[in-house]
Amino acid sequence: MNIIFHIDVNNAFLSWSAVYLLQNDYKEDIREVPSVIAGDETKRHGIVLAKSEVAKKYGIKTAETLHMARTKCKNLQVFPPNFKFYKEMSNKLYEYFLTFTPDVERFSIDECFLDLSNTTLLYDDILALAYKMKNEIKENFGFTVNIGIGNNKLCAKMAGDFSKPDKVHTLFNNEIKSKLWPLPIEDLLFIGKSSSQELRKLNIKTIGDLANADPELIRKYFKNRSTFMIEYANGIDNSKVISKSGKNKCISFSETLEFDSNDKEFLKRKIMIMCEKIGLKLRKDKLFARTIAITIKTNYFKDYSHQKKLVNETNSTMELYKNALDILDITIGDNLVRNIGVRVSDLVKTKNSQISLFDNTNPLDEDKIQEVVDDINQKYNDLKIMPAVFYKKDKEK
DNA sequence: TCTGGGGTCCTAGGACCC
DNA sequence: TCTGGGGTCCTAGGACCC
Repeated sequence: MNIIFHIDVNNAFLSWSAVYLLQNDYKEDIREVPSVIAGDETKRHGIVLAKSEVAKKYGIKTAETLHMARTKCKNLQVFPPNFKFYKEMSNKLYEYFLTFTPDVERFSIDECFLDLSNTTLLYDDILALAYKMKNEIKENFGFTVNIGIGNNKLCAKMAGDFSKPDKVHTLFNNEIKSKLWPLPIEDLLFIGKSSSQELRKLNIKTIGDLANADPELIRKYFKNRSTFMIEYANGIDNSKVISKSGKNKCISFSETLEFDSNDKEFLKRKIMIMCEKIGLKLRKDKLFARTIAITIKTNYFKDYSHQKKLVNETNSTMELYKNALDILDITIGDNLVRNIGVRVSDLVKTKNSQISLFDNTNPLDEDKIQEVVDDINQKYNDLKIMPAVFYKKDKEK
C-alpha cells in the first residue's frame, strides 16, 4: 500500500512575506492582521495573490481585485510580492523534504508530494512523522504547513485541503466514503467552475453523487474527461510521484502592459525582451524549442494565440525573435493589446544542427556570441546588452 | 486605477497522405 | 454527376491548477 504525503504552505506568499518582514525588523506579524499580498495597481497588476487568515474572515478571496478586497475590509494592509524570497523558501523546504525520501515531486512553488511507501511505517508512525515534520517546519522556518496523507496523490492532496492552517489530515482508501463523498462537487481536484456548473445541472452536487452517478450519463456530457472524473470521485489515482525536476513541457513569459496598445514597435520590443528571457532559460536548462507561440489578451479580456512550428529546434534568442515576428501581426490583428506573451513548447534536449547552404551566418559563430552575451547578462543580472544586438540585426533585414 | 503570471492537458477541426 | 475512410500532424481555444 502506498503512503503519499501532500504538503503545502498555508497562505504561502503571505506567510513567507511575514517571515521576511520579521527577519528584517518589521514591527508586526502581518499574519495577525487583515493583510494581502498583491501586485501594483498602478501597473494594472492589482489582484490578490495571498491573504491572511484574518483577511479571509472578511470574505477576501485569492485572485480577486485589490479594489474589491478593499471594499470588503477598509483597513486592509497591502504588501507587494517578493518572488526572490519565495523561491528561496521553496528551495529550503524542498531540501528539507529530501532528508526524508528521495521521492519528492514539486507540484508548485509551495506544494510537494512525498512518496513514503518504502519507509514501511505503521499507521501511528506515519501520523507521528507528519506531526514531526509539520512542527519542525514551523520551528525552523517560521511558517506553517498542512499535511495531507493518503494512499495516492489525489487523496493526499484532497486531505491537505480539509481544514487549515497548521493541520495534519488523512484520507486513506477506507475513509473515502466518510470523508470525501460528502464534500461539494467543486472541491474535487480539476473540477472547476464550468465542470461543476454542468454537473449541478445534472443534479450532481457532491463528490459522492459523482462517484455513484451513471458512468454513461457522465460520459455523454464530458467525453474522455469522464474517466478521470469518476475515478477521482472514487478516490482512485494511479499516477506516480515524479521526483525529476526540470521536466517542463513549455516555458512562457507574459506581461500585462501599463496601458492598452497596438503600437507594433512597442509590442515588438516587448516580444524581444521575452524571447531573450526564454532563450536564456532554454540555454541554462540545455533545452531547445520546436514550437513558438505568441499569446495576447485584448482590452476586452479576450485571449488569442498563434503558434509556429520551427524548421529547426533552437534556443537562440535571434531565432526565437525572428520566428515570433512572423506570427506577431496575425496574432494582434486590429486588437488593442492588454497583455502579451511568448511561449515555447515541444522542448527537446538535443539539436539537429543543420547548416544551411544558403544561410551565410554560421550557427556556431552565433552560439559563441550568445554565450558571451549570456555571461555578461548573468553577471549583471540584467538584459542590457541584448537590445543592441537585436537592433543591429533588425536594421540588417 | 476592476480583472497577474506560469504552467498542463484536452478537443475539435483542418490539411494532408495513401 | 461521383467524391470513402483511416491515420497523422498541427493549430486555436478553452478548462483547470497554484
